[in-house]
Amino acid sequence: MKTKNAVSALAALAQEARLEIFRLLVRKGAQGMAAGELSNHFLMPPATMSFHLKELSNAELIVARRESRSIIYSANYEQMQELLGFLMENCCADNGGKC
Amino acid sequence: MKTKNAVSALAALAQEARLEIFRLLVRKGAQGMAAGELSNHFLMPPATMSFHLKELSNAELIVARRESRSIIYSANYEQMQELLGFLMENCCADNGGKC
DNA sequence: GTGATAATTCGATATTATTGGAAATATGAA
DNA sequence: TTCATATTTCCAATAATATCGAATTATCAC
Repeated sequence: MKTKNAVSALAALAQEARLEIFRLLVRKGAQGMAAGELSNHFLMPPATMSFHLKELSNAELIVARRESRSIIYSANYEQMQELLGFLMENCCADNGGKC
Repeated sequence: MKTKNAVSALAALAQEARLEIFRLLVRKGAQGMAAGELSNHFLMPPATMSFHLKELSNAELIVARRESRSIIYSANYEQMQELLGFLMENCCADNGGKC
């Protein structure tokens, strides 16, 4: 993962509404949730939800699939793991590995 | 960790300069680095560096200690671990633990 | 085709974050 | 106390982000 990807993923999560959306999708696992369901769940207008889902999608933290008229979003665990790894990369390397 | 703390930590890291500062401090371990050293290392005016260090400090991702005229900053690994845990909390709980 | 439903894009407004020079504060050395 | 060094705070300009109604696009059922 490159710094710019990490910044984009962190920025996507650094917003209360989006962080809660992402955490709900993390709970839901592979089944995911439709945009409209999320919009109802968080009592948020569809346009606002759509904006947030796009931010998370652009950062590749969630993925979308169409199912009939609905668009289902689910968490992308691989991207999340990469982000966590990036943040702790070379931890204490310049201090003999002592943290 | 509460959502608001997590948002504050993520926002602190969601900025290219600050992410690089944090990652350098993660490498440095407990010895840390002085504000001025960081300012030189990143070719950034002291006022700008000070602003970024304050953001990271407010999020408790780094801690400061005075050593003579210098202020030494170092990564706060406990806070980082809490953040990582928060992001993956209850992973797939609503899907029978299958990710 | 038409109508209903699901979601996104557009556009205007409001809010918040970033930058860095100049001034202020804190420490140490002579 | 005076001077030099290290860092922070103040302030104003600029840039980036969030919100959401209205218009648009996509899918399905009849």
